[in-house]
Amino acid sequence: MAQSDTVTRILDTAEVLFAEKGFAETSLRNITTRAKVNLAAVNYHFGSKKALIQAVFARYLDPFAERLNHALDGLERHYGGQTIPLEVLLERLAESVLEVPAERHSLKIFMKLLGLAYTQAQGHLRRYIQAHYGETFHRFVACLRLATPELPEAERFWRLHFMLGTVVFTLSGLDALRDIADNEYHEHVTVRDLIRRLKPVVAAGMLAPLESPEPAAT
Amino acid sequence: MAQSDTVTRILDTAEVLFAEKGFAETSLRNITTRAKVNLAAVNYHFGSKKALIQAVFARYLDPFAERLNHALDGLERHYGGQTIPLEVLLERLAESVLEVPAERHSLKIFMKLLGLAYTQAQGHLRRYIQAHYGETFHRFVACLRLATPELPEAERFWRLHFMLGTVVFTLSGLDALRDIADNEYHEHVTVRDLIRRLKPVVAAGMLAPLESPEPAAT
Amino acid sequence: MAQSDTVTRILDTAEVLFAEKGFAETSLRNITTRAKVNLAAVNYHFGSKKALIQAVFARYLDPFAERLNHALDGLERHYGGQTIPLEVLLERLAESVLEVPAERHSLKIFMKLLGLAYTQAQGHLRRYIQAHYGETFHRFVACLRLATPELPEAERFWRLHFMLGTVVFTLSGLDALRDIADNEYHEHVTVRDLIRRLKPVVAAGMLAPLESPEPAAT
Amino acid sequence: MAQSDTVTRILDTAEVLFAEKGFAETSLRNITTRAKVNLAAVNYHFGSKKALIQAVFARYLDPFAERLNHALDGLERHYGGQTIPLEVLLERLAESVLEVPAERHSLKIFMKLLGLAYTQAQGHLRRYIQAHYGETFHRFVACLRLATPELPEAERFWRLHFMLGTVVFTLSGLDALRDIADNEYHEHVTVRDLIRRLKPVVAAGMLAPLESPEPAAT
DNA sequence: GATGAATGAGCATTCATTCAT
DNA sequence: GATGAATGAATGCTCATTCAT
Repeated sequence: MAQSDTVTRILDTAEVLFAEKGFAETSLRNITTRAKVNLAAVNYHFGSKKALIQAVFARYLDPFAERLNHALDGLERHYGGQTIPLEVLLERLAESVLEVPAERHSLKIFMKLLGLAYTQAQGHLRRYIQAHYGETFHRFVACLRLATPELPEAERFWRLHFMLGTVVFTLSGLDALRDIADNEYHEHVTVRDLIRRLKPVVAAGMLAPLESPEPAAT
Repeated sequence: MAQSDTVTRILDTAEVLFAEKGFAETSLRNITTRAKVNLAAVNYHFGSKKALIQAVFARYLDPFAERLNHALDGLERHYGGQTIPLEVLLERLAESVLEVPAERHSLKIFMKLLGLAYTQAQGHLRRYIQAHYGETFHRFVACLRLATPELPEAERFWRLHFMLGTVVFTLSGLDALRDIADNEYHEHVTVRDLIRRLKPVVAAGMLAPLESPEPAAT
Repeated sequence: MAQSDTVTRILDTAEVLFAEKGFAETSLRNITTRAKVNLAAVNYHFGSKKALIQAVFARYLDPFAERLNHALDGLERHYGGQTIPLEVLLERLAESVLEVPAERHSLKIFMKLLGLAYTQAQGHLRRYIQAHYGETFHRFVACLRLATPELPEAERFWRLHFMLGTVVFTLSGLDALRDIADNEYHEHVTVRDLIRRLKPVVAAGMLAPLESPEPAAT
Repeated sequence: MAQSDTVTRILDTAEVLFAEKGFAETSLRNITTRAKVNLAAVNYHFGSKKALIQAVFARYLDPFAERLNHALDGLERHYGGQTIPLEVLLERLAESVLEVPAERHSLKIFMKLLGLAYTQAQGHLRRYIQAHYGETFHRFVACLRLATPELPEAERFWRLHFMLGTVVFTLSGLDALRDIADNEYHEHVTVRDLIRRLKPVVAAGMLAPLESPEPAAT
């Protein structure tokens, strides 16, 4: 329990600081000082800063991938090989995202980390994520393909990433936006509110009519 | 001319390196070595690294804001106070974005910088952008308000940022995605292709039906 | 037996790594990792890194000193107080050196360690060796004195160390030299070959005419 | 002069500490503290610890190689293509060694550094020395070949390194030996004394009779 | 107007050692 | 008898910045 405590304290502190400032701007000294842990403890328990970053992600992505897989199992059982409707698929994805931090961690941090994974991943992290969670991702894409049969293959690819952008970008930059919304509209939103707001937008984006081939003129 | 050359070389090099690696990961030594310029030149000409970052942004955002203002001038003249249709508004926005780098710089870099502004902005940059380009942004939002009268104020705010996320996220992470698209669909897309693809998705997202107030259940 | 096994594994690994990389460049982590032994085991069994270094030397030097003493016993019995010829003395010395690793360890490592003792000994090791093997060394020097009566006392001292240099330096740097010899002369030498080659050179060096007192001019 | 001063102070301090303790045991902090110079100055002026080590060697070996080349030029002119006698060759070599530190630095340190080059060279230094001084070395070996025509090629190679061992080993470990000699024989030797003593031993070693092919038995 | 030299603070990492269990 | 966890000190190195010239 003593060992686990140090490891946990490092991970808890690291995820907060990474989410706040990014990887490069967060030094191991930052982490260990705030975690009240010896500086060398990170290297002792994780081996390197890179490995610590991966461990921080794993603590979120492992349960998330497991939940998503489990959800897809349930859906496939329920729909018996038949196409799962897009709304249901997105609904279950959102649920899986929401469930993970519900247990122990912060959804906001989870989202910030996802944002970092896209914008600051220095290769090692991209490879790690691809290697560990690529299979689950592809399984989800396969379901999505059935749910959007009218989309050309390439178009679906792009729209999926458009929508990923929508979600990750919004949720990872949440704090600043929430402040503005608080001030200007006196409306305090929670992450769950936002996810509810995101759903119709994401669905509409996925199912938008195909663009006309010629670029529009003035 | 010699001084101006040094300043230009620094800016040209800095924007490339910032776009490639982010702010923290790009050292002044990186920049000055590659620009074949004295290490002290950045501090001499710009004062600090922060000021250099702002200068890099200004070189893109100044002409962009000017063009967007000019485009809105033209639209307002043309529509004589009447509502500018959403598609036209988005079309002109896209045109303004595309025109800026057409002159001299790279669109890809412009997009990466925009992405960085959102994900790595350390306060000083956020403040700088808000102070210098906030007015133009609010002018655009005002037009958008007219074009989407059915949206509640807060919902418009959120959807605007959803769509900003879609665009910035996609275009700033373009390289990696393009590689995958190249490999999997043998389809080489240009930034202009992507913008064509983005248009209907963004429009559909903005105009998606409002979500039902109660959260969906399993 | 389990403990003894750990001790032996540490010593076996340490001597190889010390010989390869020197003392400072070989960390206890290096040793314990390669020996598949707990990191704390060195400090547990030996007390400190210094004590480990001494133990590594003792495992070679104890049997060597014993053999040399035994050889000198035999020679003194045989020559009955009469002078032992230089060649015989050197021959027996070489034999004693060769016999030690014949039992269990590597001659190459023995030589490398001797080289390290001279070039990297940090005081503690020099003192250890002097304290434990000084007597044997002086006994050998006494025999040498009888065998080279024509040499002034100081000259003998220096020539002995000249010759020690010849042997230790050559044998401890053997690998690099052997590689060159392999490449340039297609002649693969063994340590025993080298010792055969060294003998006449060492004898000639010891018995070289005294230098003329004035330095040679151009 | 101010810059040159820092560089010189670093080199002066580094060579002393390297000679005293070796490369690994001498930290950049050791050097910069004693040189009263900023810690970062080493990396600023030399780039890395490895480059500093090479610079320390270059400051001795550059003038040495130049002098040796010059000496060989003179000998070749004087002997007009005829064989240079071994004694003359060794004499000139010794002179070249002695002249270098006579100017500015310490012969003792030069010798210690040579010893380190053999026993602690970590690859980068070996390569550096080979690349920069290999030609001069081979020129000397060519002269030596003419001076010892009766030696088989391989035997000359080995004897050259035997004698190198004799000299480098003795002179680089000089301090400890000199202390003993002082105590036991009340004879205080200088490096020049030792070189005079070394000459006949080295010559005798090079010209020793070839060993009998069969190994001697007990 | 521009630069080479220098600097203090900070970086990730590795070290031998200790200690509770 | 042995070990996993932990630690304080030190390592080489990079950083943005300053300053005399």
